[in-house]
Amino acid sequence: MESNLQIDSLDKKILSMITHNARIPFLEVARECKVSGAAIHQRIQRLMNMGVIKGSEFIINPSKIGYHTCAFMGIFLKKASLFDKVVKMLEEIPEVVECHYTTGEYAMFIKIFAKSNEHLKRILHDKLQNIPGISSTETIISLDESFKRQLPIE
Amino acid sequence: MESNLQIDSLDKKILSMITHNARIPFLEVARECKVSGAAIHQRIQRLMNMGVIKGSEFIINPSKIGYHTCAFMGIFLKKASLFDKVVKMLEEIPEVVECHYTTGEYAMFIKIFAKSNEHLKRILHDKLQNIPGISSTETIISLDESFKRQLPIE
DNA sequence: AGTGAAACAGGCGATCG
DNA sequence: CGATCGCCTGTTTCACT
Repeated sequence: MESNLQIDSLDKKILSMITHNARIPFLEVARECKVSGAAIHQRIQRLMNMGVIKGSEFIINPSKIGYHTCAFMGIFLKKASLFDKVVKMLEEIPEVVECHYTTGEYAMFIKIFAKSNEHLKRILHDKLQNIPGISSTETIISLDESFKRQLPIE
Repeated sequence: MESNLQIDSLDKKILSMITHNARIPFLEVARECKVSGAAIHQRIQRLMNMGVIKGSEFIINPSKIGYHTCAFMGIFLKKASLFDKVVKMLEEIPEVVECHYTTGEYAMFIKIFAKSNEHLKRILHDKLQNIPGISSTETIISLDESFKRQLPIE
């Protein structure tokens, strides 16, 4: 979708340092890259303006805040044109953390967290299956997230 | 897996502020929560020690760094006991960003980024299908990530 | 656990090459 | 674009509660 021609090797080095620790002092990045802190500051500002950096976040362990069930769900739609409306409805369900428009087995694909399997069942019955436009769903329960990481920079 | 009894409402307020902006000054969080900066500092330290906070990261837009294809893949194994070895092999493939042990259609489920559909095909043929233990795979290509977000805190 | 002060360090804008 | 400078703000520790 977008070019990456404006990203040079200094940008990549900065990105690879800050993607794994958002609280790292920019001066530390600067020392490692052998430039001034102000240069890092400007570069990161530029990367944000370009949309390369979308933001920053602390990573929470879902099970430690009570979410013990993780699942993926494939969704079949009655009509493909209902996609936008279904996305809006899914956005209203806070447990749905990721939503994709897909080809392959399903029309849509989502990732969802729930407090328990029982809770997941309730979300499925009470919320998902009441969304007009969804004809059926298939659930894949994750018994264990073996790893989760960021895309490496170059 | 874990209880969340040790997390009180101040912790939740802190978490909800820092999950959406990892660079927010702790003093700003402190003012909002009407406690001292040192208290926030201690709380966050404690949440890290408890494993509630797993780290922090800048969020990169994959397409802006040249990764234009996103896919999910269901994996069938020859034997369930090969799971651990397959995870190790998948970890060697940097484009694989998420790996789950699942029930349902598949034995395993992964999320993967590639530079293009052609690149995805190469990863699939040259790397994934050469992993001993994998009997077959099914690919779900994401044409669009409609949204991606964090689990809300309470 | 939380506070406030103090010492230290980093963020970030202005200005100059 | 990057460097230097400088002020302002935030971070972190510590003694006290």
